[in-house]
Amino acid sequence: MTNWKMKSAGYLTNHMTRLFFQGLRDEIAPLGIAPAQFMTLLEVWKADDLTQKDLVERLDVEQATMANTITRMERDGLIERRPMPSDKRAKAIVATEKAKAIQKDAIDAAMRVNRSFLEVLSPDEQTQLLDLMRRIVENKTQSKG
Amino acid sequence: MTNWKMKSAGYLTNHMTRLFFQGLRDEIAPLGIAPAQFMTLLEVWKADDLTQKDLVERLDVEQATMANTITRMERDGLIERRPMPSDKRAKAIVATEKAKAIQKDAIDAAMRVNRSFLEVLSPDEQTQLLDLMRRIVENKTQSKG
DNA sequence: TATACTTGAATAGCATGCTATGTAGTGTTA
DNA sequence: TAACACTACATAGCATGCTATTCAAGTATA
Repeated sequence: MTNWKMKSAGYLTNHMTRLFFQGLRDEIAPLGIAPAQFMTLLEVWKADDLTQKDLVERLDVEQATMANTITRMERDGLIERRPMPSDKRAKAIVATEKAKAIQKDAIDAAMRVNRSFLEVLSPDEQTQLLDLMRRIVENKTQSKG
Repeated sequence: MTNWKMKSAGYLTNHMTRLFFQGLRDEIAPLGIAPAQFMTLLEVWKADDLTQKDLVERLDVEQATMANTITRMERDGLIERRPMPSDKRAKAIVATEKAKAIQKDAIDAAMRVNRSFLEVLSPDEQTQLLDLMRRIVENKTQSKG
């Protein structure tokens, strides 16, 4: 691999993400879910009373992106949209039994993929990488608003 | 921001990529190009006799992905597909004058975005981050084939 | 209270990415 | 050389992401 690609944080993080998502996709496809659905489920599994707005904040994606992801998940029987008595505009996103049933397998799969990505680095380096990425994300997220 | 997100290489690299692409998109939109088109142009600017297959190898995306990106770039007048006398299946991807005209501005914009991402880290940390990401990408790329 | 502003979601339209297939043009080999 | 295999692209179909717009429901204010 050449020159600029290896000196560009943008290229590298993009490439890493694509490789990671391919790995994750392969691992969780048998469970009937896709990567973004898994990320969303990680929040939905934790709390059954989140609105779309809550999920948007927690995963830092645009509202329209989340709306579409949720629509696909509802279509696939992973979540339900329940009316919120307190605010008729909002809907509670609730995990179905089907979604709950795959929780352990899905999380195990994701941890496998994560480990297989980091295994080329020493434990100290793994910590270092996560720390550096975290600082960039936090810096950029707050400057974004 | 909470728990698992900050411990997951997958989540962090994905989040970083989205933030990076948003920044890049904002910077180069005025030039009339999108992020993936810019990445492709970086190769096309360097050599005028690349085929789609060459680009697929250099950017490590799927052939179908590149085919679509090239189609949009042709539509937007950034590149041309010229028949290859040596192999009638292949086509040479050639930068148009329009694409050449924006080269400097586009590269400057990308460097600005890269710098603004890394600026929260010390010079040593920047080098460290690129090195760690590079090792993961190389490890995964070769294990992929 | 009626009007105006704000807010939670949905939708339209587009760029990127992937997998799976189809289709020529090239090569190889019986 | 005819049949088979391989290769370079194109296409179809779908998941994710983004921006922009619209709509209905809540909030605030004249």
